[in-house]
Amino acid sequence: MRADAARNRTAVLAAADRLFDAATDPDQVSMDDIAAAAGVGKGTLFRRFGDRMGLLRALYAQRGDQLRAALTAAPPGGPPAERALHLLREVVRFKRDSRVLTLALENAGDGSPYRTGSYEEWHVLLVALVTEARGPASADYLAHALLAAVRSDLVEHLRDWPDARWEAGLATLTRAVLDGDASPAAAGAGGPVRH
Amino acid sequence: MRADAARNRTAVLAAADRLFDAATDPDQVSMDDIAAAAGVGKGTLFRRFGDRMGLLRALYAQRGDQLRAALTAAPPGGPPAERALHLLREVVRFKRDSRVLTLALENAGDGSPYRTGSYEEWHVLLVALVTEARGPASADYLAHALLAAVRSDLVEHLRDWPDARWEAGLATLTRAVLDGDASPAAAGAGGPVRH
DNA sequence: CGCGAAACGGACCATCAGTCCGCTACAGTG
DNA sequence: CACTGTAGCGGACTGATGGTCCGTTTCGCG
Repeated sequence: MRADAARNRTAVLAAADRLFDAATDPDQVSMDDIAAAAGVGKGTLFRRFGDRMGLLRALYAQRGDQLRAALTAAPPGGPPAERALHLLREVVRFKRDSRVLTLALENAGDGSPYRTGSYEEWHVLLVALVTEARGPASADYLAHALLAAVRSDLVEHLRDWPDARWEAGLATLTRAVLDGDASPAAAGAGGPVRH
Repeated sequence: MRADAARNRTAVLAAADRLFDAATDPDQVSMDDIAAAAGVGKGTLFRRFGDRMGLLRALYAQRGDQLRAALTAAPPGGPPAERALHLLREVVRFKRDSRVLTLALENAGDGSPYRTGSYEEWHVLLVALVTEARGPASADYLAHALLAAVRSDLVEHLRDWPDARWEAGLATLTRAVLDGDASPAAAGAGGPVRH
């Protein structure tokens, strides 16, 4: 890749990141805005990223690395329910941090949430955990359901909830689904969501 | 309401319904298309419904009546898990029948799914059932999670699943969440989804 | 029948994703 | 360093679409 191209790519991603963070709604940020903020022409932007979705995906890829790091850094271990809970917890945290970006990605109209980001990856992981915990029956659907419970617009809808409430909800749900544990507070290794 | 106004309103709703059913993607159907198909001017359409969302909501209100009928017709009864399962089952059936419309409604970009349709209503109902089954702790979140598990785009994503697979998934999830029942097939009163 | 108001319709506007093409400047070569 | 082919640039342009405006039509009441 030519030097100016690389420089522009970086500038665009930085500008977009900034604009999306500042916005309260994904489509407050137009492609023209991004081009202008990055100090490049619109053509540059589209040649590099193909279309709006492409740009969003590139942005996501960057930020997603942080998430992937957080997920693999603290090595899972422990019973499957705790590992699943850990995953969901990090996903929620990520989506709270990248509000507008994840909203944009999950609402793009086509079958976005499922073709985008690392949905497939997480789903596979959760299917394995569910299977380990309670057998293969409906594991596929249960994994989808768990991921649906951390959909970005639900996170957004409940944005006023304090960490503790999220933690309680996630823990209760995860343990119920994986362990069949109906007790509200199966005082696991969880504790309040770390922040 | 003046006679011509009423007539046009009906025509618009009918045309829109037809177009959305025929489409495979919500935004294949433009407001101009609807106006043209209904044989009215665009102004009429916007004066009556305010904006695109308003029209969608009106459409939904019509179809939603069928769903509400189905839900109140077969009086619940039985343990809370079975009642919740019944609700979710009907919601899925509804969303499969009204694919494009519900997709449009739940993806409108603002906090749609939650301000739209009868989400609030269903949520309240589910909170009550969850509370009855396992107490109030996190009942709020669990109800959201159950509704997230029947999100229209998930239904769309899994559109190839046969009824039986959906039924198994819903039953397993619902019973796990409400009863803390980890056994895959708690052979309840459920049976395959009726069609 | 006559009239005021409600309703109509389609031209019009603003916005935005995405395209096009003449111009620029990077980087390899002699 | 000068030369040159080409990757890359940028911003004017297009097409589509949601939404507005206002002159004209139609309803329905007295």
